[in-house]
Amino acid sequence: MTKKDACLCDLKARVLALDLAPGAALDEVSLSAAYGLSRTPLREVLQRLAGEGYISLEANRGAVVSAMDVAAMRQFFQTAPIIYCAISRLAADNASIAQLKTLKAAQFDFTQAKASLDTAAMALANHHFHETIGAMSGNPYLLPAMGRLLIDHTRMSQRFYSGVAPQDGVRIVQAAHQHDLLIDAIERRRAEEAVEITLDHWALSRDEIERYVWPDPLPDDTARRTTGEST
Amino acid sequence: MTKKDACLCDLKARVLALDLAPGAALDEVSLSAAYGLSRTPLREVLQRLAGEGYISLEANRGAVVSAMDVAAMRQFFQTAPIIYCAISRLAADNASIAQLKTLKAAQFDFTQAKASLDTAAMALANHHFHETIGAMSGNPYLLPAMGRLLIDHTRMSQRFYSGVAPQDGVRIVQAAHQHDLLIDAIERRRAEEAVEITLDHWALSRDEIERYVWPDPLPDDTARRTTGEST
DNA sequence: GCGATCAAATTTGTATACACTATGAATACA
DNA sequence: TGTATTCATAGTGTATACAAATTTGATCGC
Repeated sequence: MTKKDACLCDLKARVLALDLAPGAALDEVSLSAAYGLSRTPLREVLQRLAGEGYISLEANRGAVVSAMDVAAMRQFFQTAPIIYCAISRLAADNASIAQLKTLKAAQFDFTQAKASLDTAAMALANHHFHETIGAMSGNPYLLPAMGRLLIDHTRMSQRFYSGVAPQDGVRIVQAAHQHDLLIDAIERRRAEEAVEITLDHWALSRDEIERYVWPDPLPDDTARRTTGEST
Repeated sequence: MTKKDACLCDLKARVLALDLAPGAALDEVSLSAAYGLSRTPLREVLQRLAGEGYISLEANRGAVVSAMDVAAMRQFFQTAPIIYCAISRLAADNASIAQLKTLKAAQFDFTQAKASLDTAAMALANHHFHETIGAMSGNPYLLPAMGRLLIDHTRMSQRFYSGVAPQDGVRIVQAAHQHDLLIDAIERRRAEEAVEITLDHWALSRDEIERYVWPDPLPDDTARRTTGEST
């Protein structure tokens, strides 16, 4: 039981950390050996991972880590702000005291990871933070959408957290501050405030991801030529 | 393989038809015997059903059909129109020719079921129709939300389809007509039109459900008394 | 009579052995 | 030389036997 849960958590973490790359095939026998389980419970772990969107199973063809193609990314940018805002609004309405404690703990873990420069732990703690807000919403319909968005969000942000650009440090501090504001808004049950902070948080995150996908161009001599033509 | 899929489909249908009531416990040995499978593949079917939200699994305690409590219903009414509209808009943008064919086939099945007065088949055909629109959206994030909404929607509508009130017949014809309009809008790639039709379709369906939940009161003598007091 | 504790039975979880399917390489034929 | 067919192998799917846990019922004590 506990061993199975550990396997589940570890596989999730490895998918989120891109340690298991999108599209990578998962072999049942080697995984079951690695986690000290027999194939039967391992297969149940895989079924569950598939149910939550971490991997996908094809009949007689085994499991592969969920892909992140360009088409899905377009949908991601369209969908994420809608769901995130709806979730934050509901979280402010419905959060329980116990959940607030969990959220603060997640935020503490995040700052700890930030301090120790453990980028993988940061991404995971951030994931857990937002997952907790999802749980606070108490909306069983939006939760799976949130979960799937978060999987891809965490995977896309992975490079950002491990980024070495000087401005990234500032941006991470900014993100952590937004987390604090969000905790506060939820605690005071200010739904609209929570939505505003969520939109800011999304804008920051989106910029980070876009900067990774379309990075600043290398010094480009063709730019000079184009300018010359227009003058 | 095929036997397993049949088991999966049948269990889904039985959950949607309320043949397996919300909260009902599912016994592995009797189910595996009933479907001619051994326990191992049956458990995988259950895992998958749990992943899609039809049932929920608790460790060492077996499977139960997903509950439909009042709290979830409130969330349902809040969430459904948002997701349905978003899905319809995307479906109009992204639907493929093959999917349109599937959609028309689903609508044909719906009208067939309507003609033959097979209420369970109607509910199921309606479910499949909207599931297909979900597939058309091509949005892997919204799809699981849509799926969970549809499960509860179909279960709540079950009484409506089997309803004997004279006005229900008219309403079913109205719903079928809205389906036709929606097919047409998607085929012509009119996203905003599809959203409008979806809102109408939702309004109709919501009224039906509400009429079931808060039916017309029985002849009530206390009303007379209350009126008397106020005059 | 009521509650608690322990044991038996039922049900879920796990391991292993076997069957089936898919992939790839080698060989035969055109 | 190119292509198709066949066979070997690796890996997934299924069945059954066994282990662990939960529930139920009965007996004992209060």
